Amino acid sequence: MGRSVDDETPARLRDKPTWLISQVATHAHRLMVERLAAVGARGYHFRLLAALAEFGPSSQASLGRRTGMDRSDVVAAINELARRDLLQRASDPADRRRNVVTITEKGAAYLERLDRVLAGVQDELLAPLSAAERAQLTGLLGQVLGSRSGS
Amino acid sequence: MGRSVDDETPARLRDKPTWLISQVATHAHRLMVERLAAVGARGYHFRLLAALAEFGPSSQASLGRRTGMDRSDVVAAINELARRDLLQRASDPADRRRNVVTITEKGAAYLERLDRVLAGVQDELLAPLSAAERAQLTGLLGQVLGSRSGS
DNA sequence: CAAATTTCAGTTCCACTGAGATGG
DNA sequence: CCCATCTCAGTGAAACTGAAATTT
Repeated sequence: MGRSVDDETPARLRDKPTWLISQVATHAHRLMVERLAAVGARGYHFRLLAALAEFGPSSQASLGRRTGMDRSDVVAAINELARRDLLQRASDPADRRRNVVTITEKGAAYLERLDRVLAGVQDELLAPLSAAERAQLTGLLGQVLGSRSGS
Repeated sequence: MGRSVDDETPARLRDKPTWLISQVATHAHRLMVERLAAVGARGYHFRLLAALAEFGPSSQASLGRRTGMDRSDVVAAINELARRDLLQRASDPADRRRNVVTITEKGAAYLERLDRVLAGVQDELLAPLSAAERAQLTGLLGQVLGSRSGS
């Protein structure tokens, strides 16, 4: 279980916060992709279904803003979800530039399932931390992010 | 500077640590790519040069293990760096499966420059945090990672 | 006219896989 | 025979860009 002679991390990498953050993010991402793939989903699917469930029927542009997804990726992910009847897309009669995207019952049930999967991922990732430490970590990360929330 | 009505983050995303971490990592990554691109570099270049400077001439496989890079990406990045005379590649007479990769003087100077660029990125990213909070954050991230340091 | 929306095509970075050739 | 190394070709998710078509 120890490291071999030849995979020590160079100090110039190891002592940079961006390196640590990206290591943790990579680990978290790998966990998430694995667990989501096991139930046939990707991160983009969860993001879109979560936004639809919370805010109701929305345009694709609005979904992109709410989930931090690119307009282009929204199109592709919506295509995938629509093909599986997890949501419906119809053009908005009130503004014919827009599509109105609506989550289906099947989509809502799927979202609950994904949410449970992701709750498990959080626990697995943060297993080494106490509840207080988890709160501390999310607080600090929120501060780092907070400075640029309104961009 | 405020958010518009329609870009609130869904609660199911917002309250998950993996979401926060990935937001911070994305922000950090964007900063890094920007700043490195401004001096003609990528993240992989810094990783390889840092490992070569710290551990001396190495095989490509060993560089991959030390920097967490895939064997395939090591090949490509070494090609790029060799073309710019930032390192040299020669086949190892002692084990002719291996290439011995050595950093050049030009490469070492370039590494120092990249290191300064990345120090600036750390400061920019962590600007909202005090020194004590930065230490707390890296400590917590280290703990999360520490549980699985041995692959 | 300008601005917003959807879509398509293509790019970049990072992580990874499979397969072949060489050599220990 | 098995294993390690290097290389090439290609995949895939995520984030992004540019441009066209439509509509407000």
